[in-house]
Amino acid sequence: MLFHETADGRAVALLNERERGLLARIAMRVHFRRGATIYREGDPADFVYNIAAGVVKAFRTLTGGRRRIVAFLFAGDLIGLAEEGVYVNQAEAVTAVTAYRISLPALDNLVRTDPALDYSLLLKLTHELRAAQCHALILARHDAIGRIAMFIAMLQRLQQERGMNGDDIPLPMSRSDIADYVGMPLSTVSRSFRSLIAGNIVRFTDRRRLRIIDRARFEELLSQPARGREAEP
Amino acid sequence: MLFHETADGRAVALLNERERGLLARIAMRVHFRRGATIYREGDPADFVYNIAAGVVKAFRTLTGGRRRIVAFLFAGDLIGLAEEGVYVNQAEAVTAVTAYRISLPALDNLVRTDPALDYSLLLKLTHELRAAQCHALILARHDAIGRIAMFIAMLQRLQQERGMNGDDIPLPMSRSDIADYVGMPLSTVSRSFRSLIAGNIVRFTDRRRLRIIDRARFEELLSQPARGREAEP
DNA sequence: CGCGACCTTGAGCACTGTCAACGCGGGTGG
DNA sequence: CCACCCGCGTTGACAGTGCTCAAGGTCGCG
Repeated sequence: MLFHETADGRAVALLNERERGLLARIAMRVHFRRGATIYREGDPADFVYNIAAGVVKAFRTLTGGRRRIVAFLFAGDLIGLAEEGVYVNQAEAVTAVTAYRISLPALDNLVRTDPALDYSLLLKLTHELRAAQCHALILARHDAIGRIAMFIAMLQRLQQERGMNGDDIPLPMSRSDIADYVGMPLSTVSRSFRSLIAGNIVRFTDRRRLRIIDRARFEELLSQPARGREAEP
Repeated sequence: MLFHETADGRAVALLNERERGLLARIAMRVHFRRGATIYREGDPADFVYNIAAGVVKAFRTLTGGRRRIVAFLFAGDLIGLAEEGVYVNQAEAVTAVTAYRISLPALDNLVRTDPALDYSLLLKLTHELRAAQCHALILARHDAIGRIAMFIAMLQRLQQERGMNGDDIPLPMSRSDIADYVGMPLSTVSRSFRSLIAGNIVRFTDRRRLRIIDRARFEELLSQPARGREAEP
């Protein structure tokens, strides 16, 4: 069963009583309000955070003030894991967030002695890795609507991995955040959404909540390699 | 020291004698010629491969026959790790490759009982994760030369992480592979290289071996957010 | 020597990035 | 409770880069 992701992927949930107890002893419940910074690029990476509720964005600010969002993280995810002693990017709460803050040296000790704990970290990392590769696939698209469609599909997948099934897909992050994630200007994101709506492919039930109307054409957008023709030699 | 990458990042090299012995018992030396397929998307993920020499590409073929290369892997890297019971992409030898094939169930057993082994896998995964995020940063660039510059910089970084220092940067993969990695058509990759050469920024010493001439302007390309202006408010 | 894969080069057009102005909504203070 | 204000989001116009298509070149290999 190693290297498999379980149905609901919460790391701590995988642990038994004893291990959860150990973790709880070194973990501390912390709270961040919307927009709060959890850690900054360059800070010493002293803590790992296990998100209990809310959404976090991890991003890098590059020369020129432009931001690239590297990942969105949700309940059950760990942030601060793959750092090299110093945080390589900044983490900020997209919504209100509650999390468990875990001292890295303490976790280190635990992990050295406890294979099961280590194992659950492995699962988490493979999960993050797949997410990053998915992100890369999104960015590789050349058409704006295609990127947005893949982004929506990704959110939906995350949604149902979490069990929170339902036709409505929540978009907790701002359009501007979406723009920084899919690598397009805000205006293009806006236009793409409008285009999807105009084509009766999706509909907004709320400003931050959308539903896919025409599943068939939506899937078509996902699989189209680029601004496509489907002709033959 | 947990969550740190050591100077040379070879997983097996991190293990002690006993552990290396254990691994050797379940590993089998295998060889692939240039262009050979190591595994296919959809195959049951029975093995992990530890690359001893050569270069491998991991890619996904999407509808329309287009290919997206997800990662290039080099000596010391592990492939087949982050799969979900079934390989999620295809692996193919870019050069001649020798590798150690490790049965996944056997590795599973070892890992469950041996924290140190598990730990080295953690290191490997964080390494892969950072590589994926770097890939995403490349793809997020909108200018062709910028992507190529970042790609070259990445290869150089890998080069010196491996100790193989020297001004010459080898490009083991075909232009077409580069194109599939950086998400541009082959023609644009070609033009970008030409542009770098015309600007006296890089020079090819060999068809597959290049050198950075003008380091200053090269760095400039790396940091330019996009087709840039550097103006003020 | 000739074929095929890999690479280069050319021309035109469309998509999307840049710039910029406007609308909307929610929060705050009077 | 209302009015203001500011951030977020939408929309428009325009210009440019890189994508599509397509043909020519070069290298290596049989």
